[in-house]
Amino acid sequence: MTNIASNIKQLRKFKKLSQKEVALSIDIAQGQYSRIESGKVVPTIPTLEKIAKLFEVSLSDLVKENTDTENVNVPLLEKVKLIDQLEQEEKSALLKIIDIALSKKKFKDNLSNLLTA
Amino acid sequence: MTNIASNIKQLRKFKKLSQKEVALSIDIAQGQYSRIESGKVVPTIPTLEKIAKLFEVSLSDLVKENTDTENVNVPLLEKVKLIDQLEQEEKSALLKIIDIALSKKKFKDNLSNLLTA
DNA sequence: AATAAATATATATTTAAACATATATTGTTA
DNA sequence: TAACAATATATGTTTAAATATATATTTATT
Repeated sequence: MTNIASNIKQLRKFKKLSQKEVALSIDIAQGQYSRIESGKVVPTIPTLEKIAKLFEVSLSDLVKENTDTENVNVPLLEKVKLIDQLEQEEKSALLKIIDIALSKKKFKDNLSNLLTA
Repeated sequence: MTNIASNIKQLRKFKKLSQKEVALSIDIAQGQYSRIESGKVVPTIPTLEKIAKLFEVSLSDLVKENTDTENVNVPLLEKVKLIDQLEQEEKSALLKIIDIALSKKKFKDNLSNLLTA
């Protein structure tokens, strides 16, 4: 599940705007915006794009889930981040190897799930 | 404008799946999937979420502007979490390979620094 | 070239967000 | 507490994606 609703609510509060103001400037009804923000409806992508533009963020920011940085191996994260700066060829080779290792793990996990089920 | 269409097309190709296979497993009609992938229609978020799940990426990855394929495979943070859960042997092998690539990069960087200094 | 597989297009129906408008509820402050 | 602003809810209509199904067209494969 995504938290589009809470994302845009946070942003709106941060920008100190009322629902009416937001609704007006993206040209939807206040009532409709209320339903979006309270998760009663899932907005369409065009609507989300208008909101993103108004709030000066990317669409992908709006649909992001609050990735918890807690509980993550930070040194490892830093290392993996560095991969991003490698030459394209090396980068994709590395990522491929990583993916192979991970999918092998996934396969194992699935298998043991099946066996214990 | 987002490039949802090209993002999912790239991912599908990368995973070597046909439209029919994708459509079937996310429970939409092949024809509809075709229209999404060719940008004829803008998919709803629930539909995009199903696609994201199948391709093992986040929704936000699908609506991103750039997306160089392999990289998107699993969001970085997830990747790190998963690597951390690998068997010790696989994990350290992976880390060794990463280190080799990174130290090669570091060497190159240092060299070019020396040359331009 | 012929057959099959993959992709694109077509049409009628269904579904849910968006729209328009109004009103009810909650929150704030004079 | 009265008055006002902000948010939530309600209802009928409109719009476009999704569905179901069928068929056409493009792209491989034998």
